[in-house]
Amino acid sequence: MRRPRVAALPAADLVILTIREQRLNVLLVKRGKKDEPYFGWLALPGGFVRPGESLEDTAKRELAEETGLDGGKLPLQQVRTYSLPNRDPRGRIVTTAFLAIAPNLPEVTGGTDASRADWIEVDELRSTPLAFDHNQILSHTLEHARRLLEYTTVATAFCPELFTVSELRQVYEAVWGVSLNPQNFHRKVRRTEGFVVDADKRRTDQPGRPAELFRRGPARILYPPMLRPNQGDGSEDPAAQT
Amino acid sequence: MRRPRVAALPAADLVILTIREQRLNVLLVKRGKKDEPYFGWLALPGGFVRPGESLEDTAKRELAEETGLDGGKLPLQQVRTYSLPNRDPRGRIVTTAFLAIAPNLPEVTGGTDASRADWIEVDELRSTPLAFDHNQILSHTLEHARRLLEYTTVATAFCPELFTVSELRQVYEAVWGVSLNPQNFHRKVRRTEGFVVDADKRRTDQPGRPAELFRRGPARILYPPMLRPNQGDGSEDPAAQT
DNA sequence: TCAATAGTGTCTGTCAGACACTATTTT
DNA sequence: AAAATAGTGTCTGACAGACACTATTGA
Repeated sequence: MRRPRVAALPAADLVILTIREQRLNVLLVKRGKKDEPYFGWLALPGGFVRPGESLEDTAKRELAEETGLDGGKLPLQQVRTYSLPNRDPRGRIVTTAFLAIAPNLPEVTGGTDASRADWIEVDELRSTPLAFDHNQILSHTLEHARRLLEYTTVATAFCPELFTVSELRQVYEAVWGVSLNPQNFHRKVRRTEGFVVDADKRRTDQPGRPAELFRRGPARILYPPMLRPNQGDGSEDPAAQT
Repeated sequence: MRRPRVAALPAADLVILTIREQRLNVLLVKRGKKDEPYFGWLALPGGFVRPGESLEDTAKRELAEETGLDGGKLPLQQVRTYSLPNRDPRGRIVTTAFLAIAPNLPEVTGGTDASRADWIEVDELRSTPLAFDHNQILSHTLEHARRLLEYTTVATAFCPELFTVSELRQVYEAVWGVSLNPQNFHRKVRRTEGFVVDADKRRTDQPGRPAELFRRGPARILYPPMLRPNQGDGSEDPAAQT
């Protein structure tokens, strides 16, 4: 009985998100001449698995190469694997998408090998075609990130070490694309044990009453979760596999 | 500049869950002689990707081979990809886990090619070693399924076409491993629009007042979600990548 | 003093937990 | 009638939405 198999090159693609100017940004690279096909297109950073590496290793290495960030410290989450036979014209390449959440970095762009890396506002990309199936990967991963903000505390990973409740709220507003009531958000965050820890300092570089500064707390799961408004009528499943 | 790459065989493994006797069961196969390594061990059903197939195609094909179910009709969800270089002694095999949720099937076991397929109670497997990294795959996928029951209506996929609220509750109780208050569950289910649709029939094969029968409704997302009791202190992240 | 931002108090509506109660069947 | 299961009503507490109110800074 024949059992045909097929070999593939495993790869990891990264969706690295951050907040800049209160908007959600994603790190994209412009593909160079040596990157045929899709020369000149925008693409997610990523690369092939090397001998001895797991996909997670590859993702960490690419993250370090692109941003200088230590993948061991940032939340780096596997999201989904893309395997359509014709998704890459170079051949059979099966890629796994990883979500990385980064604070606003002082100087990120210009990684070691990508021809150019730049933060792009996610909202600007709704009608911009990306290389390969990266539009789909980005869209799935964004939905994954939105879901994560509901029941985990990863939103704090978008913030610097010390942050205000306002800044944390702006993370939620940017990722979810909604406005949240500042007072209710404040109450929710401070009443959820372990979400944030008072750093006993204040931010004084703004007009208005100085805001207290916090560090991320020990909790990783939010229970009860943050309620994301505006869920539609529930007849669509964002996790559908079609 | 050297860019070493590595080729791998992509594979799909299936975690097929059902409820039997009010307990959560998973379909496992016993590995035969031709299945070295791990001869005689229990393993998740699965197989290699064939030319022209995506991982989803492979999962659907394996599901049909193992259970005779049409993968296009059952919810079949990608969960996570496992890629440690030494996870399979035969070589570099990268496998993607899929979750399938099945109603209690009349005659499931004895697929076409697996030497033997059998439903096993998940609780019995806590101290049973499975082949490869399948214990880990099973544990991740179970947590994924538990999470799905919170915010989607997939629990109805465990039920036959017509089912009672009691049966639906027993799905939640079996998957979550908790007891739920029957009255409150009943109210929650019936008040959530589109979760279930009254079939205008009754179940009469039991002592006690006959229960109304329902079909699954059009909703796919539960908003607000079902609250899973007993979440612990929230300091652990079930989605952690370590 | 005013604008601006941070943070608190409080009312209300929704919903989950608890549980008493009613309803409808078999034995 | 008793046992068994299904389903409803209702009280209570937790919490989200809304928003008035206080607090603390710079201009």
